[in-house]
Amino acid sequence: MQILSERSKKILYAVIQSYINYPDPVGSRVVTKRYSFGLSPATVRNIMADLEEMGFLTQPHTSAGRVPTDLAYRFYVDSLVKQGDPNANIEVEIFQGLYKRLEMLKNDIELLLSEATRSLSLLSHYLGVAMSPTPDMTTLKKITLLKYSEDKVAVVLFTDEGFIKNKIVAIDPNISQKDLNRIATYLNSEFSGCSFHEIRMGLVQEMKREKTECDFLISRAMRICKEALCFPLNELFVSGLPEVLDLPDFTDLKTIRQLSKALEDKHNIIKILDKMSESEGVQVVIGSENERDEMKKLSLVASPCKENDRPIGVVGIIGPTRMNYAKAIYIVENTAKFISRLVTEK
Amino acid sequence: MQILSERSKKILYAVIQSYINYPDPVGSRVVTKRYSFGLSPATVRNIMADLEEMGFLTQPHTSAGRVPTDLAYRFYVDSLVKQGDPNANIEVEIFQGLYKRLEMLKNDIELLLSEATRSLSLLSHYLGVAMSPTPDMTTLKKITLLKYSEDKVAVVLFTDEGFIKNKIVAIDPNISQKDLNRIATYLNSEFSGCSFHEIRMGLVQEMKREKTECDFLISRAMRICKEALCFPLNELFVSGLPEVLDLPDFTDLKTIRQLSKALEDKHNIIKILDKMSESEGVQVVIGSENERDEMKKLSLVASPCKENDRPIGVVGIIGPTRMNYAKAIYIVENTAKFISRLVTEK
DNA sequence: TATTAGCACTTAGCAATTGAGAGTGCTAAC
DNA sequence: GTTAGCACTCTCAATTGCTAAGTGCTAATA
Repeated sequence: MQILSERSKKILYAVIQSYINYPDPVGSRVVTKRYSFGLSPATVRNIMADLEEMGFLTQPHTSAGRVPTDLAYRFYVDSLVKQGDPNANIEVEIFQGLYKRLEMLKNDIELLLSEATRSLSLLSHYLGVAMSPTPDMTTLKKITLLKYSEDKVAVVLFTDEGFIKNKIVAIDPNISQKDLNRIATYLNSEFSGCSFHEIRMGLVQEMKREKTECDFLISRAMRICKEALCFPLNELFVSGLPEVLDLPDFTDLKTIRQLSKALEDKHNIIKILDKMSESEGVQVVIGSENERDEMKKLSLVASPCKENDRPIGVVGIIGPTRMNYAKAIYIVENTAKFISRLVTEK
Repeated sequence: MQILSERSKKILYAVIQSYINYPDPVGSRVVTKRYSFGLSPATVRNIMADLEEMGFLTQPHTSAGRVPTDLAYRFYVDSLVKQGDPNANIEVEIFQGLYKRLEMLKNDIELLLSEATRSLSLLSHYLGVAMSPTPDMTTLKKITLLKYSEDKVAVVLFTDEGFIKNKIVAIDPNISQKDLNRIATYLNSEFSGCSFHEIRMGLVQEMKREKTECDFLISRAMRICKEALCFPLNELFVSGLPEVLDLPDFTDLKTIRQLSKALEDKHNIIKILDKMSESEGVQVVIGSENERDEMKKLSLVASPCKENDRPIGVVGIIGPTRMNYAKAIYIVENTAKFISRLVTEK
């Protein structure tokens, strides 16, 4: 499969390029016309037949041109990532205009990420997505407890990354604000600087110990802390649905329905982005590489953002498999870098 | 216009009912068949022609049946609200099943509202929406300041309604956490118990005074407070896009695009819901009564939720103008009441 | 031996035609 | 005031024929 002659490769790329720019199946004639190899349509035809046999192309019907498969896109993207993108000649002014807006929000990462999705979708004409980091990856800076009513307490978790998560937890009415302050002090001394993952682990241990030693206050502290952490508090932002519905890829009602189902299932998208954020740099998931059926006609380009080495979120683009990958990668890469730079510079 | 004979009214309602249940233009034959008045199609035809002249009905084309106008829906809805809904025979079990889920979230209003949108969309098969109250309507319980870095401070605002809003604000690096604590104490003594609106007003006054008296700390306090309040921190939740795309009203690509534009403009929806939340009970906005073009084919049914007399959010349904208003009103009313009850019972 | 020209074949997409079905408005009779 | 009857209008779906695009195969060519 990897034994593609240089010529076959060039023709494959030509087909992909053409299809990305113009959503019609690509015929042998078009290839010879638009990209001047010194070859006749007949020869190209033979090569394309070979490429089809190898699984890189398919034809929608007998007498249509051919269309790249997800395998072809993967091949193409991998080569792109290796050699960098040659034709990333996107207007720099547009970038700068949009980024200027983001710059004003640099203090508030959550807002920054949510606004970044707009820039991403405007730049790419696909869906812009962004996500705050998995709580398990973030580290606790401080915890604050405020008695809300008889039996409710607000737990506010400040992370070192700049995220603020809060949750309201039910408590024993006997606990006073003073008790809560002491509990908070205890929790801070115990857990600040720890990742949420570590805290979760620590809780399990403490709770075992607690059974024997049995300090009333500590027991309360643990219970509150556990409840506050029990939910995955990941935040996901998406925008650009109108943009994407203007694409010729989403004119079919069935496809649109699928798209809407994919977007409604935020949990799934979070899961995918989480996985992608574990690696360095821009990641690409193409169509059928996705597990869920609703995503099998969608591609995802995403990159983590970092403050120094600490993950502070993921930004990305969701679009049809017939995506301008070079452009998408370029946009995502730049946006991720820009955000990283924004939050890193003191 | 209000001088509709009892018979005309009945026929108008019959047309509306039929069209709501079955998305085809209603002809005179159908009316006589499905709803047994003692009348022949010809007579009904005459009456329907009159109703069309009065602006209650239109025909999509010469030889189709007739379709209610927004005016007709308004007429119908007004009569519904007056007399209560007669045929609200929705399975109570479904309600209870969904509501049981919500009950677990009663401590966290924000989460409660966001989950309520799922119930609303599952019950109605339209879009479920929910919104936290306008900050201006909420009252400050407490303000907390935490120094985040050299030049950033996290401002956490706890409202009496149970909402926690936070914002990160840039500050002079010279200000220490100790200073911040004093500032927070000052702000709490000054503003806790006040509505955000009052605080905003108070700030203006204080800042005038400050110019002459010039206490350094107070001046800082005011600036931080102002910046924290400068954004409208309204939260909007929407779900059910896949549900609504299964309706025959949204099979047309143009309509779907319009819908997606309407949803992308959250600001506008917030504005509409804000206005609706000012009145008591369930409100209905029908199609062309909306200002924005993207909303002119959508109807909105919404109701505020209250804890005793204090507004804690709005829940509602967005759907096509051809909406089952009786059912929608019933669902929204019950959900609003349920949530109100949940958060009110201590 | 690799490439190419030529040709028969397949298929989607478009436009025009047709007939059925549904619903209307109007008129005259009840 | 109500109704039956009828001519008229319009949509919708099916059918047909045609064109354009593209293919695979074979035989000729460099």
